[in-house]
Amino acid sequence: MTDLIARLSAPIAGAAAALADGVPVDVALERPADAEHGDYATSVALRLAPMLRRSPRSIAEDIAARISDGGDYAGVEVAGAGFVNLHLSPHWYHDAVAEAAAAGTRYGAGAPAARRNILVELVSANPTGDITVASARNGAYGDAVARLVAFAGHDVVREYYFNDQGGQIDKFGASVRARRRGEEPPEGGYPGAEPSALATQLDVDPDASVEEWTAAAVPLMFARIKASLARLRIDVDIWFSERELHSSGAVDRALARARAAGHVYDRDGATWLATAQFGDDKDRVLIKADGVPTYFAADIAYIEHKFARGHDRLLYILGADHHGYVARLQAAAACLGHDPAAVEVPIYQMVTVSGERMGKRRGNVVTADELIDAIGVDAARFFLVQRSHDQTMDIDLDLAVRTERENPVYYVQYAHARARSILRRAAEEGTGPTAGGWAHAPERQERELVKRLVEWPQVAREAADRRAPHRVVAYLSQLAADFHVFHHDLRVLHDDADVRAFRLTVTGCVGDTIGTALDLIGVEAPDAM
RNA sequence: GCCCCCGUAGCUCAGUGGAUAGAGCACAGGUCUCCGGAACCUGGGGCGCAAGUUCGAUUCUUGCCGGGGGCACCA
Repeated sequence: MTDLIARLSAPIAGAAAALADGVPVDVALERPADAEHGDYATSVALRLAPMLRRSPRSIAEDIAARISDGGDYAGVEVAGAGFVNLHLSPHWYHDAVAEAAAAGTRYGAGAPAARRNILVELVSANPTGDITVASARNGAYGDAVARLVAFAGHDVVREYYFNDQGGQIDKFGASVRARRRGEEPPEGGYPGAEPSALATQLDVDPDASVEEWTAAAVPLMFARIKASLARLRIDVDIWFSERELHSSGAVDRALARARAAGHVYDRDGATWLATAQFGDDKDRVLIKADGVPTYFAADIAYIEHKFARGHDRLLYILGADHHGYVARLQAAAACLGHDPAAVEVPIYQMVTVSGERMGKRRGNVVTADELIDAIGVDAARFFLVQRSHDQTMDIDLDLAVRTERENPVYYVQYAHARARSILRRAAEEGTGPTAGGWAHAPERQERELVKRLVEWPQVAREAADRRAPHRVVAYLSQLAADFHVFHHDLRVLHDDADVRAFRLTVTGCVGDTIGTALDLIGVEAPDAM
């Protein structure tokens, strides 16, 4: 695929390099806020000035004079402190549209030189309750990141790690049994709605042991969790049990490996991993003095297991309350002889409910299902990733329901439906998008829209690289807005066949790109609303 | 005390070195003979404070102020 931006910057880079005695110069093109400043502009002359010890203005003029016109430029001018402003010819716009049209729904997809095998661990909530909106944020964010890196050309697996044995799980089983007996959950148990719901569905003797109740309750709880994730359109590839790490001997093997590397020692009756030398705050206990392995022991076994499966990049999607784990996970990887940078932990900030921290004890837990019931899956997924993961998020269900129609997801979906509608109508009249060969000189609204389309490959790439799906959301809003203006001001189904063909092709590209981008955040792109 | 995130318009937020800082909501007022009005247009208003780096800082560095989250031989 030709990069239409690179095609514009290459001649400038060539001219700049010639002035700089052959030193390669990185030319970044930006879209000026002011239309008077051209279609694209570059400040390369300003950045070159200190090195060349000349005024930016004269450098810009030299660059402008040396650019060989390949037919893309309708005008090159020097302005301001030394900006080089480019005005583009219809030729460039035609090629840009032809490029996007040829790629279709694969427009913006990547083919990286270094293809990675990425494991995205997401949600990983233990089966002691329904998926909350906090876990929904984890899942929506993690799944969007997974889709983005896959679109960028990498291999990706989504994995859910859980612990289905131990004290917490037993308390859950005991809570279910208590509900069945018409009693209150035990101290430290689970007072929420889930144990009651499960109690009525299970055919287990009320006098049976807690172990029996737990064994029966956990699969049912998982069924609820899987159903919620399915509603959220999150496809988990692998469900990984912590218990398996212990029973398979993986914990012992990982410990032995770290010990062989000289990073394990005994102190105060416990077994420690020397993580502090690799950036952790302090060393961590693997085997407690009572002989029981810690959760962290399973963690290092799990890291080893993931690498052993061939993944070269491990993503842990964790909430801000787990940020303290980052250093120890990376240090653990180092202790096992792996590159700590291969362990990557994108942290999303906390989710509050009507301004308050969510908690079972507070009794203000909002589940993913409640959110979906209130506003629908599309609005929910859009909402959960529209803000940066570095931003805290508040959920107010009443407000969400009241303002449901204002969710920007509909603005974007409407643009998609509108584009499809126009294409349907054109098809009925026997016309449609074409591959190229247009003569039409695009109007301002068309140029803005095409330039927006040209941004998409870079937006998709950066969103994937930075694990930042909210950039896709921001882009979608802009693309939809540009398309609505284009549609409002200009007639797509124009009488002139050439104009019509060009605009229909652009409309097709917009529809495909909106569809692709929405899919990356797990939102459907309807043909009609 | 140490670590992470945030502070941009009345509200919720985009914007990781460029020219006059954007969007949605809210508020005020406009646009329909026409491809989908869930649309479009106009208006008011903003980078927490202070130094530093730079030709240029909302963006990078440091300090301070304010808010949130962490600092287990818990899971």
